[in-house]
Amino acid sequence: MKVTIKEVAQQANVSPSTVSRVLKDSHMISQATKDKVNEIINQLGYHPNEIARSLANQSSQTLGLVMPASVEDNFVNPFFTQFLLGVTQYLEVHDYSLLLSSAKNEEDELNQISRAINSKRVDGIILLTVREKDNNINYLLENNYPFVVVGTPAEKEKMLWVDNDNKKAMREVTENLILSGHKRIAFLGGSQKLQVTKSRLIGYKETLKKYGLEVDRNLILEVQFSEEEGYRATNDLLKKVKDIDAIITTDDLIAYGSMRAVKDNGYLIPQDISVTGFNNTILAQYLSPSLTSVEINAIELGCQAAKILLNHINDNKLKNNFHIVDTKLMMRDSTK
Amino acid sequence: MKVTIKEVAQQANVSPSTVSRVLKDSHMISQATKDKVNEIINQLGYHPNEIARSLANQSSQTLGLVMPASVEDNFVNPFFTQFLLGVTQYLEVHDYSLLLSSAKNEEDELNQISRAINSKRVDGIILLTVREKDNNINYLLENNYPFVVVGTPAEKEKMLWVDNDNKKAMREVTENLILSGHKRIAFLGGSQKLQVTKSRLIGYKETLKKYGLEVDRNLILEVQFSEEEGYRATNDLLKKVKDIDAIITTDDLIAYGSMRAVKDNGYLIPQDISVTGFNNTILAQYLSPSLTSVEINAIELGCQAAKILLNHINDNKLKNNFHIVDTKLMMRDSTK
DNA sequence: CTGAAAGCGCTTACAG
DNA sequence: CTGAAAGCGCTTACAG
Repeated sequence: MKVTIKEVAQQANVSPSTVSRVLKDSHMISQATKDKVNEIINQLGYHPNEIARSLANQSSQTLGLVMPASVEDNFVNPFFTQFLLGVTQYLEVHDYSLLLSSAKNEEDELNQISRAINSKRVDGIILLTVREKDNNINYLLENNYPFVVVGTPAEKEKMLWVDNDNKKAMREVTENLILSGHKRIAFLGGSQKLQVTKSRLIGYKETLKKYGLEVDRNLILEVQFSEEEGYRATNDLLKKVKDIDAIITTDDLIAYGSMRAVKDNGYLIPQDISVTGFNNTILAQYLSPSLTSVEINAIELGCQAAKILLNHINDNKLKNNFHIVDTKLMMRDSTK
Repeated sequence: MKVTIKEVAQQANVSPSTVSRVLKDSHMISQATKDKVNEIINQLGYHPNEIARSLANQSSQTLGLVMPASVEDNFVNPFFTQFLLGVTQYLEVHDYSLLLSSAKNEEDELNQISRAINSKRVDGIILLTVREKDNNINYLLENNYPFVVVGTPAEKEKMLWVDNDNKKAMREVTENLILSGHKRIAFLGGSQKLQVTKSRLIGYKETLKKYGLEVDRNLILEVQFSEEEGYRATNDLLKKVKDIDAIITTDDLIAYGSMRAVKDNGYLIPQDISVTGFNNTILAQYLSPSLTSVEINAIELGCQAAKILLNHINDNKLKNNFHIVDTKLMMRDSTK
């Protein structure tokens, strides 16, 4: 029934050591022996017990990933799934597995992480968020445990990370608007404490300057990630400032609220005011007008996160401790 | 650095066997010894190596789940994430883990499954789809390997499964429409070869009959799951049949296309024609009018799938081999 | 109530 | 090029 290395060894008239070496295609085994053993392996349908291997090798060949509590959010969702896809696809090729757990809340994440680590079930951790004062990161750093984060950490040198090219993404959006004639471009971003917002804001400002446009503080707003907030902020803005001809947002949901406010104020999209989103969610293509948005390559992010962590685990001489993934601007009808 | 059961044993002046027994809170150990050992365990920060445990116990305490190729579909996405959440939450409580992999295509799913099984990394498999002639199911059945499927299989008795109460969901939708005065209710469902469509259709027909309404074959259509198909089918329907006052669809995306067609044909929603969706995706709440839809409890499905499989693995005397999860009708503005 | 020993299924340093 | 032996870190039947 259950066939082990011993069985194979017996049938092939060699020792288990030899079978083990055949399995890893060791150069110290003759081709004849390899052939003989491999035949028996196929014949018996033998597959190594990876648990036993892990124990002997002191390596689980597995990475751990904790679903952040925020994953319940519908908009984090697609990103998350795509990211997982990227991770698992990369890992499979490199004969690694992914252990998944979920956190009930922010504090629980640390439990999950330490549980995975302490039980020796994983060789490294993939973190999906970077917080301002991040307990998870501190813990992993203190314990000198291999991990990679998604997002740009404050201390970029001290850890592995992957991120979107947020600056470039916003340069692209802004430049596009400018080149099609927009001059008074508002920016509705998230909290400016967040690295992601900072980067995007830089891209926006840089591009304005590049084209000799004024950076007007009145056009830059901090907004929560919701439709309602997008509406409210845009509504306020349009009442105060009269000559706006484009609104950049950092989320499709904000953009959606923003579009509603634009219409309610009697403007046409995109004739009077263009609006852009971010994340290229399902909403973007089905809104009317359809929403120009920035697509994040979540699969690639997942793939690169896995790659950089695996490289680190298996070499420890990391040439690159980070990787930046390009975004893609999806032009639709909400911009002229 | 790395503390093992041996270390703990030495420090506590007992044998490793005793520490092992303390760990599982065996009744054959004196309280005094337990206290002593537990103190050392805490002091040393000892955590059992789960890999070693797995090997000794011949059980990985892990379930496997393969992301189906279709998960890239934006609309499968949220379901998938929520489902994962349910699974991981249940497993955590029961000290199980989840091993995740992804399939490049339909055939690859079987590879992933057999890889997980053969390597002894998982004690059971969660399947997210049921196909008409399902290789994965056949393989698992043949090898007598524990697994659970999401969806209602053809041979309900031969395996573990969880599903939504599709019949009841459609009864609810249909009844609601009838009670608010609708008499000519169309049904746009997926392929009628699929069990899920069959169940929903039964719920629809039963309810019509219950209220003495005619089941008109002209009002029942098979549609692909896309906005375009929803539009096309509805458009055709409205040209042919003039007195329709409600359209039930089995997906929000179909519903969206349907709504567009209704409007294009000069009808008002919901005054002239009500429209309902299914899956309660993010679209439903942001369409205008907002879409009445059926919410699937994906978290609960995940939880129950994990539960039923774990019960089976640990008892083998399964009382219930399936579990049906209720859906929830979300009333919005697309129905009167 | 506790311990010594064997075993889970591998790997690998050592010896030949 | 190959094998015997020890070890990875646990568990548990057996003996006391």
